[in-house]
Amino acid sequence: MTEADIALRPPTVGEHEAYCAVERQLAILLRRARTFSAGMGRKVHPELDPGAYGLLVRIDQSSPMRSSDLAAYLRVGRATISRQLKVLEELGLISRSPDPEDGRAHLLALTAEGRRRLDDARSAREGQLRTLLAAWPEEDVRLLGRMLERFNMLTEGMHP
Amino acid sequence: MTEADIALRPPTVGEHEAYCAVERQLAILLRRARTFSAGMGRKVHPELDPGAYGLLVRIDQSSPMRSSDLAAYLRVGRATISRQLKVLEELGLISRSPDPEDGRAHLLALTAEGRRRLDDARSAREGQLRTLLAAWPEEDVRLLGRMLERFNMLTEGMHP
DNA sequence: CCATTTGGTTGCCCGAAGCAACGATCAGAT
DNA sequence: ATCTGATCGTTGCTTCGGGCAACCAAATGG
Repeated sequence: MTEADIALRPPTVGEHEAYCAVERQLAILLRRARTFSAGMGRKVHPELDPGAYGLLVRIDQSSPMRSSDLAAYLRVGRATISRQLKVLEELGLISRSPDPEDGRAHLLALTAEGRRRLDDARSAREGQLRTLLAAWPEEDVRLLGRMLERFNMLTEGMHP
Repeated sequence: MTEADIALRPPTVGEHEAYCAVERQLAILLRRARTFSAGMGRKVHPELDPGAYGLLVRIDQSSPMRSSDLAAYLRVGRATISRQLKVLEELGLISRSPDPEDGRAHLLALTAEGRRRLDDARSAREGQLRTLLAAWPEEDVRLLGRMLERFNMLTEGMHP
């Protein structure tokens, strides 16, 4: 039975409850997403706007990369990425050098300053997360991380 | 040791990795949140804008309620809620009746049409989720739901 | 009876994202 | 070798969600 078939087969009662719970909790989380990530970002570095953080993380772990790869990874248009990268370059956090193998593309990389700011932001966010998750045993924190990672992987192969 | 103390105590290497993983995956999910929830919402009911769904869910499970409660629950200002509720009322999905116990407040409730649309949207979203999670055993789906619920509960007690 | 607080609405602004159009470049077919 | 189509990135325009501040109406407390 293929995955598509599984999706078409009518759900059992237990499955229905399980999916419904995920759907409900995901709706809450995504609805609060703006406020939440704004709150994480604002306290960290005022000049580093909340959205920029996600870009720096990805550039850090996959540089050198092109901006269209970044757009695909974050599921947003190239226009959005282009504008945000311009700001980051003006702040001196990233560098855009022409791709030697493709005259159209630019290669992105963190500058030394960019890496420093990213590390600062990351540890500050980790601190906020530690405060939030203070009551959880380490094993549960690890489990949450794994489940989120698995879920995020599911949305990897989507191209709008 | 209080929770605040735990948050202040320097993390062990294992804790650091665990928090770092959550932080990274959460950043990805929140960065994709707009596109993702837009994708969930667009296919469901074109006239029912993505943001409205979260409101209807909450009104459904806690009606009758006041709009400021809704704002607090979703961590957004009363202004935002007010505007979105106006649209929902014009579409005939909710009713705003004056609170008999407080002349300033309005009580929110789903209309019959609102409930019908909500059920449609919910089952459509559940279907999309089933497609996405088709490869997961039911037990993992259930676990994801529980972990998200626990995480969301942590952010309950926050009022900006 | 007046002052302060609270619930809700509206005006104005901002940031993020999509769409469309454009210039530049690459790649494949003739 | 050139022409055609596809791709990379940028910019202008628009939309939408949300915050802030001002405001009104109603409640609460002295």
